[in-house]
Amino acid sequence: MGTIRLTPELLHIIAERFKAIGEPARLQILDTLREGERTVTELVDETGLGQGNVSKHLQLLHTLGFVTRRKEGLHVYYAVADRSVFKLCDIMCGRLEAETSARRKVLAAR
Amino acid sequence: MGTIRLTPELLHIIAERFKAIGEPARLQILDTLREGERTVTELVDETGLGQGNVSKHLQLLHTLGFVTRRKEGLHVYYAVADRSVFKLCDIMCGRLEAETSARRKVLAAR
DNA sequence: CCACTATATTGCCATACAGTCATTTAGTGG
DNA sequence: CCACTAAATGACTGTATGGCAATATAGTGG
Repeated sequence: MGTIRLTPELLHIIAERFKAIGEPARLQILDTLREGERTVTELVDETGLGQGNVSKHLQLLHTLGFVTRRKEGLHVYYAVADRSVFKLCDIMCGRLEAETSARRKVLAAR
Repeated sequence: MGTIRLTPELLHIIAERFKAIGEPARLQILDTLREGERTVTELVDETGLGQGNVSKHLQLLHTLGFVTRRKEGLHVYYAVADRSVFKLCDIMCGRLEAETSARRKVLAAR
């Protein structure tokens, strides 16, 4: 028969995660971490975002399990917890391409 | 060498999409559409959301290319534009499972 | 203990937006 | 033309939250 619906609870949890990465600043942070772990200061420098701002975003990303945290002296190193985030981005990009080519097709058909 | 960074523009576009599905109501609508196309009224009934509310969410989902729209008399039928949305959910769920089992491991290790 | 650097936290403001209600628009039948 | 139903739109409100500036906390070296 039909596919199973998501429970309201799971629905909220999933939405929360998507919302977390549905934010340019956080996505930018994750994208920067794509190349390897970074300290907060490095992230501030590379993203151009404010320090407190980066710190807050990192807290959220860490709480939701998107990044890992490693303390070493004065520095705190953050890294992407699991590459599946990028898989998500790739699929979303694939969607974009599909959209774009569909739009091209529509335009061409005139 | 390192991976290519996303352009700020693409970053915003992708974030916008994730944000769109990072909303319980919209995710619920998409989940309902998983079983096939639905009219607005049907979606209202099956989700329990308000009519105007559903309509507005559908506008957004349609603008971003997540759903298609088909007009037939008084009714407007909406459907999922491409199943990749569910793929995204599956991956996100996979992440959740990984998280949960990791947490279990931590708890067990005490 | 003090000065310094890195990170986290807090308070504040402005904005975005989900939800609700009311209204409008569109299509249908009598 | 009118009554009815479906869907879209607009006004309004409350809440959530991103960004910023200031401050607090923590770790290090002198």
